[in-house]
Parts: sequence; structure tokens; C-alpha cells
Amino acid sequence: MALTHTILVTLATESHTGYEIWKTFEETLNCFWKATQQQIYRELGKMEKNGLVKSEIIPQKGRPDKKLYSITEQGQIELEEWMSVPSQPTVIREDLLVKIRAGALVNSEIIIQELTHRHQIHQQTLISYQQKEKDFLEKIDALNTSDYCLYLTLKRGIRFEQQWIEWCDEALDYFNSIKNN
Amino acid sequence: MALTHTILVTLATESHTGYEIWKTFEETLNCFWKATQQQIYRELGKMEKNGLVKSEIIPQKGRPDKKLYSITEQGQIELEEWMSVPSQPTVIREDLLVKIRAGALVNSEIIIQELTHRHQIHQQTLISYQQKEKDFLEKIDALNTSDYCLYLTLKRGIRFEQQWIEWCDEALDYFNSIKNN
DNA sequence: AATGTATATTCAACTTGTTGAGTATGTCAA
DNA sequence: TTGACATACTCAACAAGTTGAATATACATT
Repeated sequence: MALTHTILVTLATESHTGYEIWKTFEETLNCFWKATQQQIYRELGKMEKNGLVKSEIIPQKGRPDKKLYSITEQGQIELEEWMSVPSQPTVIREDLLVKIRAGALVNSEIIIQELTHRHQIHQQTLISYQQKEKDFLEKIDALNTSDYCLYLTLKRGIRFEQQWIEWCDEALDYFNSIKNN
Repeated sequence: MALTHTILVTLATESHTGYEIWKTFEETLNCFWKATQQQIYRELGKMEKNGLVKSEIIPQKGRPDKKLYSITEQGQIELEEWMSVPSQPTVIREDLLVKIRAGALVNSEIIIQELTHRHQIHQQTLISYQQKEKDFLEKIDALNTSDYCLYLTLKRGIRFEQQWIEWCDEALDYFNSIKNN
């Protein structure tokens, strides 16, 4: 259900097309939410049926007509209600940890490779997040509440990646130490 | 697809019933994997159809017959293959961060409540993990590879919870600071 | 005696997420 | 001029996750 609410949040301050919402997801929300175009279009359709958003068709030449979605009063109410109900932590389902759990079943080299690979991925993601962080830090005293909130989510992403890297190092230490026994 | 493999890992060293697998998930894997009984039973059925596991019915008095599942040779092969293909990080979908993103839209008190609530939850989970960690630390020099691997996954869980707590504190600082403006 | 908890499994309906194809065109660079 | 990329949306099929009910009994507690 939270996809609905993530979309409502995006529409709360401004109307957008499905495509724009998808772009926003990719650009600014991707460290804590991910959705495909298909998912967003489908969800918007459902939301319109439920009266949470309404759409206005904007004709275009050469391209398919735009469908500009805006939040309805009912959508506003739904969003506020959702905001005031405490959320539960998301369940973690992490392939890498399943593999580590099974680490005794296979050659350490395989696990080392896996951990090295993941270390790299998280390192790269971390760098891209830190790049984004620079923009925030440059104007840190001029950030409005909305931007600072966005920055807080980015900080969560940064911590998240850093921690994976640290843990990968720790796990690598162990598997390297048992490699030659 | 990873549920299949998580089950295969559980069956790799010993045969189990669906119920036992569910228990194992709850007790030892719950910091990185979660599945309902229904999911596990359904998945086991599918896996049997695909030849990854086989089952033996063990009659019981008074209770429904047990179905003891064991891994097949094909299942072993599938598991090893999966182990050697690098995994991708799981996408994060976190309600709390969506709410923080929308933090400027509502009264700070609401966000503060939410963050306080989550802080508590993560604190509790952390304590329960640290309890489990004690058992590992007591016999740290006697741990075999399999147990050490399990310990590594627990360490990931501990880090994860610690980080949420730290981040909640940071976010709380901010929302408290803007509360009275 | 009643209630709750644990064992042990099945079926059904629904929501969410993934994957891929299809339609249509403008813009920019090699 | 060819190809890559961006804009903008739809439909279909399937896989995975969620929720709830149903069946059946033992054992311990209140």
C-alpha cells in the first residue's frame, strides 16, 4: 500500500504525469524507494478509481497525450491519515545473508568473490550518494525544511552503504582467515 | 526466487518438515529473511514439482501426517549454482523514509512521534540480537564455520539496528530544533 | 472445564512486484 | 543517416508476498 502513499507525497505539492513521477522516483527517492514505470501507471489508475487523484488529459502533437495527475481532497486526507499512523520496519530479505548463512557449504573463494563484488557495488553507490550530499552541504544553511528532509533520507542511504562496506570487510577478514585451513 | 534458495540452504544439511523450516526461519534467519508458513508450504510444493526436493510422509497419531522434505541431487546442483552467481543488493522500500521525505507537509510533532516509536522498536530488536550475540561470544573460540557464518549474519542485524537508532537520533535532533519556529 | 499455545498442513483470494512487448515521435551525437 | 536516448503511455502474463479461514489434536495453565 505504501506505493500509493509515496505517489501521494510526490503529488502533494505539485501535479505530475506518471512519467514525471517515475523520474522523481529515480532521481530523488531511489535510495529508499524503487518502482518501475508499469507499477506507477497501474497504481495511478487504481488511485484514480479510488478517488485519491484526478487526471487531466493534455493533448500533445506527435506524442501520446499527457495525463497530468493531481491529488484530490480525499487524497490529502488519506495522506495525512497515513502520516499519523506509525509505520513498521520493512522486513529484510537479503540474498547475500542467505549465502553467508550457507558459507560453510561451499569453498571460501566463492564467498570471498561474492563479498568483494558486493563491496564494490556499495562503494560505488556510496560515492554517488556522497556526490549528491555535496550539493546539500554547499547550501546547508539555506535549506528549507523540505530540502533538509530530503537530505535526511540521503543521510540514511549513506549510512546504509557505509555499513554494508564495513560489514563486508569484517566478513572478508573471516573468510580470508579460514581460506588456507 | 530466493525463497527457494533459502529453503534449499536450510535443507542442505538436514531434512525438515515445512513447519520446522518455518520455525528455523523465525528463530535463526529472522534478521534477514522472513516468510509466512503459507509461503513456505506453497514454495515446497512448487519445489517438489520441480524436482529440487522430495518428500516422505510420516504418519502420526492424532496429528496430521508429517511431510519430511529432503534436498535432491538436482536441488544440490541448483543451490551450488546459485551460490556462485553474484547477488544484487535488495531494493529498499521504507515507509519511514517516505514519511520523512514528506516531513515538511505535516506538524513536526507527528514526525517526532513516529521517529520516537521507531527508535524504540529498533532498540528492542537490538537488545534481542545482543542477547543472542552473548551465546556466540561465550564460545567464540569453539565456533565451527557454520556457526561463525550464522554469527556474521547476526552481526549484520546488529549493525543494521544500531544504525537505525543513530539515524533516528539525528533526525529527531532536526525535528526538535524546528519544532518551535 | 475452558482457554491458550504448540504442532502440522491445505486452500483461496487478493495485492504487489517483475518482465517484456507494443505504439509513437523528437533530439542529439557519431 | 543511423542509432541511442528521452518523452509518454498501455496491455498482458506471471511470480512473490499477504491475509484469513479451515482442519485436527496434545498439553499446560487458569
